[in-house]
Amino acid sequence: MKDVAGIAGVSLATVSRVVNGNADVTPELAARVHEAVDLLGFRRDHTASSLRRSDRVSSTLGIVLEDVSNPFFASVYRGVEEVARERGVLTLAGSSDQEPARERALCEAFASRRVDGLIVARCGEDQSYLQAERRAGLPLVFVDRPPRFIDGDAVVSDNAGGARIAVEHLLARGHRRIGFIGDRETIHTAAERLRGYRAALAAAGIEADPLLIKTGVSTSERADAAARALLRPVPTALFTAQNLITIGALRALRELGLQHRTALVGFDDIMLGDLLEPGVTVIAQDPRAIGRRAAELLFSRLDGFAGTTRQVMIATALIERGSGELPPQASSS
Amino acid sequence: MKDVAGIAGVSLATVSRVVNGNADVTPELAARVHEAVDLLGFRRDHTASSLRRSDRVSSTLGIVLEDVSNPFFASVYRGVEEVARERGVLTLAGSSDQEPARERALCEAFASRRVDGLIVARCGEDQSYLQAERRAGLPLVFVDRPPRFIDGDAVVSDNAGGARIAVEHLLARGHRRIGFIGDRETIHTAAERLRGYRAALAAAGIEADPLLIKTGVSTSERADAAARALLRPVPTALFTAQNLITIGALRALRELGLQHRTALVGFDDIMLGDLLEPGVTVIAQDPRAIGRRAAELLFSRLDGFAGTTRQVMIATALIERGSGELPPQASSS
DNA sequence: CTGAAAGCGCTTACAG
DNA sequence: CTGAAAGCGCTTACAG
Repeated sequence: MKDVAGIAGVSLATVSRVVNGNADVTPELAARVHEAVDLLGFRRDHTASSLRRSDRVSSTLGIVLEDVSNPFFASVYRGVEEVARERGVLTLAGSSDQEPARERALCEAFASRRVDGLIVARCGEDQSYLQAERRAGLPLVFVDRPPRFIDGDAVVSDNAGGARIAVEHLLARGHRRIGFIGDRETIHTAAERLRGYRAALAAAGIEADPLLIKTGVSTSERADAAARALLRPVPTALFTAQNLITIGALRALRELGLQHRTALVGFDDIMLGDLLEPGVTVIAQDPRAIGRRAAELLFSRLDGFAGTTRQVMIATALIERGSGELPPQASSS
Repeated sequence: MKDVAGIAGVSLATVSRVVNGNADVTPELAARVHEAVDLLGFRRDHTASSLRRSDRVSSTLGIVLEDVSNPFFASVYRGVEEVARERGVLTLAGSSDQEPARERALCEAFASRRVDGLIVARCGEDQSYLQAERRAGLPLVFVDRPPRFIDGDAVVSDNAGGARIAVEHLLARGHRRIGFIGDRETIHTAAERLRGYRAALAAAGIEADPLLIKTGVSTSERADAAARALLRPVPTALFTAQNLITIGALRALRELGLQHRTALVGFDDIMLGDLLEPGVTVIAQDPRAIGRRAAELLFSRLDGFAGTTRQVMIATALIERGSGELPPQASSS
């Protein structure tokens, strides 16, 4: 910028003014500046600019997800990006890989880069490490799971409600032995879905059989193994509480030749779920909507909203495709 | 930081030294500083720091993808993140949505935030707008498609080779009428795959039938319609040149009841492709490897490598699952 | 309308 | 080992 001023023969202040298009500058001077800018290929340093600017906004958001390549989180990210884009805001994203230490490291790295706000899908059990930033006015929005030991807006799916609907759906078709496969109970969404499962059974007067409940499963490979193990006592139906788990279970059912015998309802929609035989019945979340709402909550804070913390719940939807409508069958083992 | 210095009763310089852990500071002073840091919840402003630092690195990478929620690009992103993470580097990402103007806007926004390097999956026909940054020393790595009108490292899949293998695979099973569905030919990968298709036919002495070639298809919905139209002259096999296109074609085949009659080989692997009936034969790319290699090329430049531009080609692999092994069937219409 | 000067939060020679 | 001072690239009152 100094060089631009030199070539254009004007002061630094004038260059700043025309580059930012604010104050009035004589057309003639402005033209000289533009020429110099083009000549040098000058691009204003956004970081230096926001350092000095009175509003101090970086026009950057930080997002911590479990894994940017998981279709669910990739869609959440997409939703955030869409609304951030409209405001000319860029997004820094990172994957925690379910490691609390990484979640924290990412949040701190984002904070030290002075992002305007943070959207986080937590995995750790304690987000109080964000207390100082929060007090300093950094807007915090949690997605997928509400925060712990800190206050913050949150956008979550109706996990318990959706799970309950899934299980009621199976109960309505006569199933009584319904298996559950989910992630670690320390993960909020996993715990909520298990809660919904138990609630549906309880409401139907059925005691949950511990042998039919398998938790701590987070990859599709482990879900495959878990499903095989679970299928020994031959439940007539399976409720799989997450996309990767559903995929693993589908694989297991197929390898055991049970896909047309054992009913299945999965939480999270999966790509191609409609083309399998039978089609995969799911409780679909709306990850893009989650991302969009989260970004909207964040921007409302940036726009000055100072009310108390809001918790938005995004509805889930049952999509019947066949696997969840299979009737209970007598055990074959 | 000024406040920290005040509370600790030391100079700004000393605070800077202990916060960065560089120079030697008396343990006693260091302790006082740490205390003050904890007390105030101080976190060094990374942007101000890198503004003044001699090396000027921001420890940030910019990545422009076609769509962060497309599984292919999400995996590329993941690969980049993995190697960036090892170096403590954060990633800014954005979706161009196949709009050249957005591609450019994202690159420029990243550049003005002084990222240490740029990884871009271009969609536009001209990246010369990056010339000034390149001259200024900004490392540029292109993924998925090589750059146009500018020099830069590139990491791409063997698109033509993979497509050729796909079509040869079908030819070997006796297919002579093989349909092609792909994206706009202005998209490099789409053009390359069409080239591989033509090359395989030519090598087999078969003239390409324009009626069997459908380009300009970019969503699975449009691919569904394209596949239906294409299936009128009843090709015995289909080569679908991209993941979303494969999905649309699978849907069309199924709705027409042709999934066991018309062979199909898709470019890009798709989730659950192994669980469909028949399983979906694909030419699989390795998007994570693309992302990793791209980041490695970028960091090698940051580490001082100054050689000429490198072009890395990532191999593709044919995965036989059934759909590509169906023999040609007589027309039923 | 334009420029000289102060300063954003930090780092880094330079003295001491 | 520690501090005073200059300065990174920019913006913004303040004069003129």
